[in-house]
Amino acid sequence: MADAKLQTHIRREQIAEAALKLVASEGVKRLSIAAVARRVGLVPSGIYRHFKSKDAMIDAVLDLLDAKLQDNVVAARQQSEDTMRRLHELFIRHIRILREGGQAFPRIIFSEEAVGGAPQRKDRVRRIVTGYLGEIERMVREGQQQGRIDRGLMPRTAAMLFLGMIVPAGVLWHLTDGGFNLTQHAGRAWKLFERALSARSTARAPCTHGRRNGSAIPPKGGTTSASAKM
Amino acid sequence: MADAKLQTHIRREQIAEAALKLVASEGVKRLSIAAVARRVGLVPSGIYRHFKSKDAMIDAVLDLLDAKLQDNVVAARQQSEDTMRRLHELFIRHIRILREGGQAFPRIIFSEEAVGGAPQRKDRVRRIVTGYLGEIERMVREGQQQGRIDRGLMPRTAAMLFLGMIVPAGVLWHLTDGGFNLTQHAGRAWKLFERALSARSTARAPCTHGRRNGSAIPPKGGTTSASAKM
DNA sequence: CCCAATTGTGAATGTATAATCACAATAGGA
DNA sequence: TCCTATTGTGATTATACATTCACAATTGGG
Repeated sequence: MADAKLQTHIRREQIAEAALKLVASEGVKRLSIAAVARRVGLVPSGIYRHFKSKDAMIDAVLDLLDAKLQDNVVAARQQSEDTMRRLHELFIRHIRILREGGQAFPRIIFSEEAVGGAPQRKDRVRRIVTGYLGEIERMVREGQQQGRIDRGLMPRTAAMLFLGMIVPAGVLWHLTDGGFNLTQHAGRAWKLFERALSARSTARAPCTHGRRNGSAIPPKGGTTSASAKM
Repeated sequence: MADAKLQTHIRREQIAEAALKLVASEGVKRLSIAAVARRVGLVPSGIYRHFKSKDAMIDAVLDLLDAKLQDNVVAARQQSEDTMRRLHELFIRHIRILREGGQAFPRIIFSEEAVGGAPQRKDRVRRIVTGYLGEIERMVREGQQQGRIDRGLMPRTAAMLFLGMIVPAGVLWHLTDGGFNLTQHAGRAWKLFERALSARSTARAPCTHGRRNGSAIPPKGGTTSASAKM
């Protein structure tokens, strides 16, 4: 069945890639040792020459995802010196991952295979996500120093909204089998994002006038609700 | 084992609720007939008195989720006449669902149990999501008519960003086992959302000047990237 | 060329779980 | 009260899957 006898570091890579693609196209439920083995041209038991268990294989898939995200961050930083361009580049690249890699990331994030089971697994996923968020935050902070981004907002909040442009779009794109125009939406969402982050030239929205309690949604002055007692 | 012999419409409700809670707390992978049966005090085969199959049971869970979302929409509409208040109320309520109901919704959305398997299942999920989005869009449109929300933006884009405030926050909240301050974040995210949607008092960002190709991210005038060839 | 480590194979085991079925208990109307 | 449809149970079947293991093939260094 196997084309040849390959070194284990090659097989490990092949297997992790195959598993990632399998998740992207079929979902976590179909991520079986047998299915992965078939994709790399091995017999199921052959997988165990290269991974101790299915769990260990999933760890390798997480490594792969992590690497892809970090590659994008590096590439985006090289793209430009300007913060907003960097963020935009990262955004475009993330959308591209979505198109090509399907829903692999969210599927794994929400799967019990990833966050259930082994106790340190969930923490691993958490570190990947917060690491990526941290990179976005850093870009935002740089933009604030450059005066391009409103200094009053929390970088974390902006970073979350960055993901917020991507994740629901990915969901809809997936649910509609590509019928949702991801590219068109991305352009429009980006404009909103830009506006949300933009440094105010005129003093307008009162965003930071000393609220330190940080536990409840503060009642707004004019436009919003007053029933934020959650 | 059963406390009593109950009518099937009662049991169906019990079972769907139990299944939803199970997904929320344990994830889709642990959503087994046996686990649900235990929770309602039945023996596994007893489930089949009330549902034709596990698939039919999941359909009922989707009904439940759909109903919860729609209830929130109705409640938010009753809360106020003002669009932004309504949206804020819906936002708060959605966050609350997240806190209480765990990650049931995203877990189901991304699971193969839901979107894989039966061909019409994915379509059902799609209708639930687009239906909810449609309600948000309608609110946005009302806000545009009231002059509270920028008329230049697409209601769909705004609605997607609305979900964008929620979904990634839910992910992080889940990954950190509640360590992420959902409430605090919600307050901050809302401010960004408000700003992104706000009607421009001064003519500023050129949002709608006749682009009809709708396929690529249009290169921005000043602040953003030029490499949007995706 | 030979040998030992590495890599691949096929069969087998154990477990989890969806689904079926014959039978028992119960409810509620006649 | 009796009878029939409804609801619950326990045993059973079938299937999918992860994992193990003895054995075969291959590789690469000596």
